[in-house]
Amino acid sequence: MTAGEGLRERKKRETGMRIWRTALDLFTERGFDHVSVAEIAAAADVSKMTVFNYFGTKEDLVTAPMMNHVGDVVRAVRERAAGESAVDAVRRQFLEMIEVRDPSIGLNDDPRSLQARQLIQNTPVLLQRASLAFSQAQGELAELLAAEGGDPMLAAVAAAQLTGARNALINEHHRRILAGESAQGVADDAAERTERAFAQVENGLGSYPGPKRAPQ
Amino acid sequence: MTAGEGLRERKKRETGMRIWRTALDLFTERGFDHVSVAEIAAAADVSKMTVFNYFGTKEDLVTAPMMNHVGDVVRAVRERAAGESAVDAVRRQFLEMIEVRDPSIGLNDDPRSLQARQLIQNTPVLLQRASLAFSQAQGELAELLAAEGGDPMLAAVAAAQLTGARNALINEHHRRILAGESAQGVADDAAERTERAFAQVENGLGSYPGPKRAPQ
DNA sequence: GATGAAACATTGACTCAGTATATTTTCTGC
DNA sequence: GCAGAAAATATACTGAGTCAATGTTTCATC
Repeated sequence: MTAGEGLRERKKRETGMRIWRTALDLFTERGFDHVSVAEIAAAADVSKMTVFNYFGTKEDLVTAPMMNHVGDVVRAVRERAAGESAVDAVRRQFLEMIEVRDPSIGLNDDPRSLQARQLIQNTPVLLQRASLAFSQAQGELAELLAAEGGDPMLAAVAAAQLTGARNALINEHHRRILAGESAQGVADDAAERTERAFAQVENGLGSYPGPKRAPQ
Repeated sequence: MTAGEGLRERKKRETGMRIWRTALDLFTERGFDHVSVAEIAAAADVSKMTVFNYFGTKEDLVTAPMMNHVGDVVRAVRERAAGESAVDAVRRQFLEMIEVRDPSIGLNDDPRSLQARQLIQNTPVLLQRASLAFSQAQGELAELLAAEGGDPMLAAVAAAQLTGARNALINEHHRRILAGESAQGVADDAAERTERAFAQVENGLGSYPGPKRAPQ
């Protein structure tokens, strides 16, 4: 092994980066559906096959970053302390991520991230892809909880409750940042929101939503 | 309008049925990915275009029946009595569906349904499609709850909790029936399972899953 | 440095899902 | 029967993703 990283690896990262940036710019300019992979390849100065080598599908060009974090929730639960509850583990990890403004929970507003989010919101097939990431995380968590010895069916319910709260929070971040708020502003009251969301999971829905306000 | 149904409508239903059955048989025989739409069309004695007229996509050939029920949960909540909680509404509807052995919650074991389920379990792209149906139902429910006046973010969490419990129950039905149990057997203790699942949503996860049993 | 082997990129041809258009068949109401 | 509507078809196309064969780089070893 050579020192550092190796020229090969560096070039590979650079090519991947170039393809990704090129694609995001073209998508933003003309919309996801109106850009073909062949065009992206040409603009990034590689062959079409190379694009598929780096990103398995056209959708991955936009959603790859978020797919790298599907394992985060399950990791929080797997690595929790002996006496910690599942809710505590997921909530604690999420609060820590807020502290460090983790981009994977939506707490950043750099232009490239905004591009990607806008794109996802405006493109049905990308929204589907995002919901796939959610259900994958949920499935992994359900498996882990079931493996810890509980009823697998209740484990699946628990996984839905936990990932549901987490995803709702992330979506709220995305929504507000796309509405124009600064990442700082969204992060400021994120902890408070987090407590409310997980409290609803920890203490139950009870008679939610209380007396109906708008029957229609 | 002629009496009854009209020859045109009947033929249309029959053609759709024939395409659907043909597709399911071919898929079961050789796997979803190894049957082309052109083959299905030929086997059903129609043109490829006709297949896409009846079923928008190849996936719909398998998942269309389940997509007709994405609105069920949101309907339960929308049409609930004035004082009823959301949990009560969803649980009550589900218990009623158990009573009548509703196929849409997995309580049937006729061969064609088994085929479809097996196919979905064995085909990643169809699993994705199923998870899409889930997230669609969840999104609609979140919207309704938010429209009733609560905090939209908490409404999204509540929707995840409710649909999570419901989906876990349906998956359990599917799992057991695919494992060879009779629909009757699965239905027999379905009500009890339903109570446990929704209790976990109504009363909260608390310190779930209690002391860790299998740390690894 | 030179060299051989693996890894990677490229090319071009291919399959198949899905769309568009124009045409023909098939049913319905009169 | 016949006019008009609705559905089915043939045909041709776009674009995603795959495959096989062939270059081209990179690196490890001599």
